[in-house]
Amino acid sequence: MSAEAPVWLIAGPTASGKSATALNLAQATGAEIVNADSMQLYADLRILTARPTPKEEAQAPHHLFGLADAGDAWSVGRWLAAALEALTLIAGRGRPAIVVGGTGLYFRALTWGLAAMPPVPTKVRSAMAADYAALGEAAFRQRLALVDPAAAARIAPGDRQRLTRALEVFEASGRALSDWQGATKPALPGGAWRGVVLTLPRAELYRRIDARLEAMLSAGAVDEVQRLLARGLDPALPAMKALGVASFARQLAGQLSPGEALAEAEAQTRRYAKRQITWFDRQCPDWPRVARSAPAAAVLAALSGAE
RNA sequence: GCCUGGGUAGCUCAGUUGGUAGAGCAGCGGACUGAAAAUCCGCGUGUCGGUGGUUCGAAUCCGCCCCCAGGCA
Repeated sequence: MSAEAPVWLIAGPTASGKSATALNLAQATGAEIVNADSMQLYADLRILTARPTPKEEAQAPHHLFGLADAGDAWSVGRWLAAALEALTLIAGRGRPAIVVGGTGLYFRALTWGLAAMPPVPTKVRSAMAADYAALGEAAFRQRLALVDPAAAARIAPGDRQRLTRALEVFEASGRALSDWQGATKPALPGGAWRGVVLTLPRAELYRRIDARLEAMLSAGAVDEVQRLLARGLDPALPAMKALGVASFARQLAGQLSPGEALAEAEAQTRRYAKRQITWFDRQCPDWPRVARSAPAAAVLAALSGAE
């Protein structure tokens, strides 16, 4: 991509002010915004996922926000393909692109690449889930070790999701997950992008999380969850895993008081923010740090700095 | 004022016949290649209300004081 059409990445924990920062920068530079948040992809939970409002979306072109149905399971791979398509479109207009979100894995896929492996059929996936349930972790891991010893050795104890995923890939493709991953190529060419991470003191972040959840409740977050539940979707779908859905669902079922549900959602959001901070600290140590409330000019300066 | 029950980690609590304390939740640190707001791994962070005493040794026994809850006045 040319210097005239830069790609800027804005990462940071939830409630760190990413959307506002991106919008300010977009307005200052004529950039278009691309979503890198796994939950803001879905249309059903605008309030609970803190998706930009229609009014905000009208202030700059937005891509990949609320375009997916909660009944549809997206993945990193699907997001990456859609994001690259959007970036190509934006570059074609000669405008800067701002990829903004809190999903570290999406940024990793964009900058480091994603192994180019075929999709795993649902049938294979459910078969592996059943096998794991029947065999138990130890026996399942031994079975995985026969075809992908590296994965069997690397995956942490209790990590059922990664263990089943590894065997799914082998069953579906006849090739070990570790082999596929070893052949990963970057999605965006190195040097074609610049990223920043928004930071703020932990205590302030937690206060913002609590305040935002209160605001979500006032905006009708519980009703939103009720509408989602009314669709009777598979609880294993990604959208059903959005923070707060389970807590407010239990409130609606009378299993938790509103206060308990709120406290639970707050705690889960804090833990999530903690995991995000760890990810960006460890995975993106070279990205400049920018204060939460930094003006667009300061963000732009950080994004334009020499390597 | 008197009686009783309590004061132990940020919170709720446990703590055997005295041997400087441990659970859950919260918190903190970490991993992360197609579910990633997912899925996991690791870590007790402490004037045991205060003070004086008994004892080799006190969260634990005794005295006094402070605070909280309930009861009696």
